[in-house]
Amino acid sequence: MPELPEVETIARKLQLVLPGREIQSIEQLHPKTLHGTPEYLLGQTIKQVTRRAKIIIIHFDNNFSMIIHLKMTGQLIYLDKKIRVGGGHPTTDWVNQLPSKHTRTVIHFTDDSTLFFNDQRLFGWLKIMPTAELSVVFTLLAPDVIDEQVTPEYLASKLQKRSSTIKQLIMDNTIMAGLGNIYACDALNVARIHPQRPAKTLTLAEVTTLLAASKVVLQQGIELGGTTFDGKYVDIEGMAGQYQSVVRVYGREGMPCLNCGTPIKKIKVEGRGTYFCPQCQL
DNA sequence: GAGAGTGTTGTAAC
DNA sequence: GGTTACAACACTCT
Repeated sequence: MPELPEVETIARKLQLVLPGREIQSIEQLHPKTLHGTPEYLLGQTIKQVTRRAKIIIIHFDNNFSMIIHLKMTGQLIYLDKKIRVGGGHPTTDWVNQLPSKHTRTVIHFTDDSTLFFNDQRLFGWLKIMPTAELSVVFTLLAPDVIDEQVTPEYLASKLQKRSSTIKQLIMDNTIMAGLGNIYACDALNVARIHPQRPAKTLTLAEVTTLLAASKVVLQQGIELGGTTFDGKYVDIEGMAGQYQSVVRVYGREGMPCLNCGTPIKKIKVEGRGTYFCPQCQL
């Protein structure tokens, strides 16, 4: 479920609490989730936590790193009974009852704090690898949507000969990284572009508007701490995001378009549920 | 109870 | 190379 804003929110909060902590042990509760050799990280101290695309990177002192992808249902919950990150927010009860049946990996730190990786559907993963090899992973990924490198001209050049739908291509990691289904739907609504337009039919002006809209919705998503439907996405304290309170179209079938009041329609685009306004998205 | 739906992405076939 | 369908999996909703 998490898209760029959700992953960014998690990475920022981890960066507040993890640097300086030393790994005591790593518990594997499911064989599918953890890749690489956990022993390389035992006794090692966390230097920094960053994000690239929808991947979280935990950098260690010994030039190893752990990279984490949450895929659809992954969660990272940090539990330190002595410290609260969020400035007074109460931790939800279930957080205090971890591990749950969906906890796949548990990282114990020497100060008795704990990082839980929960993942209902088992698509997500953690990988331990030499920091020097990170670039190999990331060279295959296009720059983030909110990166300055992604300009209207860059995006237009990637789209100009493509017959696929514009919605599919703005979610394509090899073109630009960060938009998933929710923010892609919203960006298209803000830009007033129909999700099923063949990409090559967009004018440079439309690409410019769409890219600006994409950056705006992702930025707003980050400011609001991500999007939470059904309590599935939560931050490292188990707290929900707030973007859903301002969402333009995603999940709003039958409700009025915020631009023109027309009821939002739901269709399928390349197999994904897609919401748009039939009146103002052409 | 069967079947479709879910916020991701990699792969394989055409 | 681009496009498309489907697979990985567990759970909820119709």
